[in-house]
Amino acid sequence: MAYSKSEFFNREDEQLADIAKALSHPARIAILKVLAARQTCICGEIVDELPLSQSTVSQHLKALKQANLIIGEIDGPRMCYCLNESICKKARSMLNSLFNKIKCC
Amino acid sequence: MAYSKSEFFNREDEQLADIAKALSHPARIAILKVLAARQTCICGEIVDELPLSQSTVSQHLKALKQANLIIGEIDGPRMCYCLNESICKKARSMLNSLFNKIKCC
DNA sequence: ATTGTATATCGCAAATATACGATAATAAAA
DNA sequence: TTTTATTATCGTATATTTGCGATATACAAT
Repeated sequence: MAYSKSEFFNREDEQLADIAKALSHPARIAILKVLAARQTCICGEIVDELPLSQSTVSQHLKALKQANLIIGEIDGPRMCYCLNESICKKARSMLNSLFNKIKCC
Repeated sequence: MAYSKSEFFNREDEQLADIAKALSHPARIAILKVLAARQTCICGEIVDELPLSQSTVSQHLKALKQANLIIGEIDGPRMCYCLNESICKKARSMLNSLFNKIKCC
């Protein structure tokens, strides 16, 4: 890539791209669905649901955390993850706003 | 990555991830917006709108084409790109369906 | 204090993505 | 037919992503 992409595109496009990037791996989609399906905020059961190692799942969780789509809280020796509803809503509305612009051709 | 991700996740998650991946770069978001903003389906003017070289823009167009989000038609010596409305709609509804599932915590 | 459980991080390898210039390919125009 | 314009592709360099095992860390339980 040679140099950073930033500075070249506007903030909105960058933000949207970041959200999309967080959603750009099936494992992360699956994680979000697991979190949504279980009423309680699940931690390591996610690992059991996915065909990936614990360390790899942890990485995907980190990516989702960095995108703010999920929140992790310490619960004794384990971690309790849950969806970040407000950011998810924002993500949804940003994506919808993009698709609203897409009508031409 | 060592080996292909496929076979491990369900089709829906893979499809969603592919759509998200197509949207995961600000240049590609910008391209979609340019196509949406101009009534006519523009070709190389896209290059002028972006802070990237012609070859790089061409690569991003290819990525959007492979995700089926845009369509390219030959128009004499130039290419006429336009949004693929139906696939965009499908993408939108798939993303909305994901976000509909996201309400818990 | 030691052990066990759960999770994050490190270190590595391989694959993919991003970017560019140079070149090829295509078609119109001269 | 040669030239010009437009776009795609190739080759290359670098960065990032993905994956895993191994290890570190944190806490609970014994």
